Amino acid sequence: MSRATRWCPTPEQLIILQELYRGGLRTPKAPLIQKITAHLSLYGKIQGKNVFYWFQNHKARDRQKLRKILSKQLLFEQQEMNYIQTNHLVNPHLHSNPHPSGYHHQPQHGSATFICQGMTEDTSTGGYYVWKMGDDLLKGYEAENGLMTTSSCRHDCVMMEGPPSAIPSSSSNNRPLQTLDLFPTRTQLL
Amino acid sequence: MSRATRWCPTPEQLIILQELYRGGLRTPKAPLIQKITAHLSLYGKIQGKNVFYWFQNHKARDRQKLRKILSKQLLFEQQEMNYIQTNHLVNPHLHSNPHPSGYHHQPQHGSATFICQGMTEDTSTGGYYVWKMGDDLLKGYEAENGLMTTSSCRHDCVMMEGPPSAIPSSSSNNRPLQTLDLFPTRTQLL
DNA sequence: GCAAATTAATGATTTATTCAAG
DNA sequence: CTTGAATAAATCATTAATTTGC
Repeated sequence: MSRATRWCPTPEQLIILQELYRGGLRTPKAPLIQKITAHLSLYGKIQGKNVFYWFQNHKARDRQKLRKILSKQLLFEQQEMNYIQTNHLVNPHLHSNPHPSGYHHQPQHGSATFICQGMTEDTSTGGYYVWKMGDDLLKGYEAENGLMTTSSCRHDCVMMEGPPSAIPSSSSNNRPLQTLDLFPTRTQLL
Repeated sequence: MSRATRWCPTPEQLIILQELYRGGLRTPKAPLIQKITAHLSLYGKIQGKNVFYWFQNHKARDRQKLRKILSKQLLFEQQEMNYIQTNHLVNPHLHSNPHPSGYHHQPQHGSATFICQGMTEDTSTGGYYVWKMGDDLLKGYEAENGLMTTSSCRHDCVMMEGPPSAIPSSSSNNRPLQTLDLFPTRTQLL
């Protein structure tokens, strides 16, 4: 795949780009790119796409660098996350990822009812509703497709309050456990 | 004696939450929240509701942020550009230290078609763009005033603009050198 | 010293995610 | 649920640094 010789920034161009980057510019849009390009062309041959790619790459590699630093710092946490992933979050039957290049998705099926400080979420519909303590049932509304049945009121999973390490077993929950596919193990910054 | 102090995530907790979010988690269900909470409690006091609310807020603010950026970015960049043109792109120091080897100057002229993350840039024809998808080469023509109808193509991002008219390029570089004091230090929240 | 060989940086492309409009 | 638009992540490919054997 022979590409034409790639752009090699002159020191002047590089310094200007770095200044702009340091100044906070990260993702210039086309009009700005064109203007920058026009100015940089005073110092050497350059195209808009060079500017575009430069910012993309510089930003990405900045993140990458910081990510590497942080993941060293947070190695323990990373291992902990692996533990979570391996032993708690990942449904065994999802362990083989059929997608070739690491594609992962989050299955949204299954349902659970979550009560949190009066807020209840019914995940079978994707909606949620507010549940007032003391009242049987107050108000319901939904985010998606209007299938909420507020009458059912199955608050079978209650948490909160007290030391979080004391995890009430949700095995009594008759719904399938919500799981995630493989978590990416990278650290996210910003 | 008053309200309990609100949860303040430790850095470790925050990183892990961000990682999970980055990994695709948006609206964890009760069992998952329990497990996350249990593990995060290794790093500091935390309750399930904190996790629940964190995801709710983070998701909402992500959307909000994106909306704001999209609606303001154009204006923002125009301001940046004024600053760039005024203070930064002409740098006497750089001229006093020319690059030794033979970079040659190729000024840009005419209207420009810029395609980012797709393929190519055509700055000469002024009415034509081309991008590649897979092995096919697709072509199109720009609309009247420099806006084109991107007809298809899954992920290509096509942008363009009219002639880069308002560039006071001025090969006379007599401006005083400025640093980036006035440049906005944060232009993007991404 | 000096190239060939090897490795590190980085420009250029492709693929995957995300949000939200239709 | 599908799709467009934008962008981030991953990857490919080439140039620059550097190492290495002479």
